[in-house]
Amino acid sequence: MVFMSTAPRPDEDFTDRVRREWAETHPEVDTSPIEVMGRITRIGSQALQQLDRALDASGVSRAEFDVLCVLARSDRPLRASEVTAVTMLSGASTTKHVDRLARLGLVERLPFERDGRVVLLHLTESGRQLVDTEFPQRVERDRQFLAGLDEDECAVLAGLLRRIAANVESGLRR
Amino acid sequence: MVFMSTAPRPDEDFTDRVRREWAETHPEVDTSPIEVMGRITRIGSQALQQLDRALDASGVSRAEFDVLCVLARSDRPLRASEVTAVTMLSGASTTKHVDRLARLGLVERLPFERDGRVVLLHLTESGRQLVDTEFPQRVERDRQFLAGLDEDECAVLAGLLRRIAANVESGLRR
DNA sequence: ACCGTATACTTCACTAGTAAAATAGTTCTG
DNA sequence: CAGAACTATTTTACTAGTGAAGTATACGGT
Repeated sequence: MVFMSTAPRPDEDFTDRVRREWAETHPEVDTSPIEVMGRITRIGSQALQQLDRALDASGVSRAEFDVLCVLARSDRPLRASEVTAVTMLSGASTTKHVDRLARLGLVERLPFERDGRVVLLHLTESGRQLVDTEFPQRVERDRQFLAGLDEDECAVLAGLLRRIAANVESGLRR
Repeated sequence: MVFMSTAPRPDEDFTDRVRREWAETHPEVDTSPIEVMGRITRIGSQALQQLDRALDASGVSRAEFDVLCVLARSDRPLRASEVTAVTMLSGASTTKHVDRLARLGLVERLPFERDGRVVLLHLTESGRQLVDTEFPQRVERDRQFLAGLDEDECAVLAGLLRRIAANVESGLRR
């Protein structure tokens, strides 16, 4: 049995509902930022969750796929720390992901002759093949999420998001 | 030593760089959806990470705080399953979070007399107080992320995001 | 009333990610 | 050129989240 919390409100989306509930119980708080930020975090989480499901046929996790993608779009082998800087995960995670990807034969660790502490990572041929087949599909799924938005609308959206991204990235320092 | 992967490109943001690298190595893939979806997932992850840090003084994790918020904006006690439906986490997680929140005296479990399987959850007075002080601060941080965008721009943005959210939510079914 | 099926929550065993310690290599300074 | 200070990666010990099994309760058909 599905328990209905309220009467059906057909045109209300998840974020509208959250804001309405806050308005009803906490009318003194101006929750307007949720209109944008709530939708961004909701869309982000759902999109990543769907990507997880799409990837599980490929045999690598989303985090591992991200590592492969970073390497695939680089024109040279990268240091482990360069991969870490891009993925938003810890260095310890990078080590684990590379362990597994190396066991699968998708990446290789190379020594860096100028500095013995450094590990250089590069894709093997089958790593490259995996990205070449999975990445275009990933972009296609992203394109589906934008269905119904024309090019101009996407450009406006990207421009506004770029400004928010700049605010958010600057908040990371310190 | 910080290793510079490329010459500095001052006006390029994270997403621009990703797209440029794909364009250089995989020119046959049209990566335009990344312009929007890449920024959404990046902003989402960073905003959540910053929220985590802001919350650690409060003694509850972000996931636990989400549970408190769901209860705080409801006008009645909720079933565990209703909380689960909103948080995007598993039922097992809800049990764990409620265990800890109950140990902290922030929520209480009540029996539901019409159905013995159900657990009703409601905030204690100190749970309510925690939300009343933390939630407005959370909204303020979200507002900072929107700094520099005027009301019209936010409205346009929210409208476009609403359409993407609808696409993404419909992809969840099945 | 009884039994099979369904449901709501919890427990268990496992995986992913992390911070901090450990390891190994480099650089700086006298 | 020793050794102190620093840096890059790995290991370790831990926490958060999960799917699946377990438990208790409800319901539907006979």
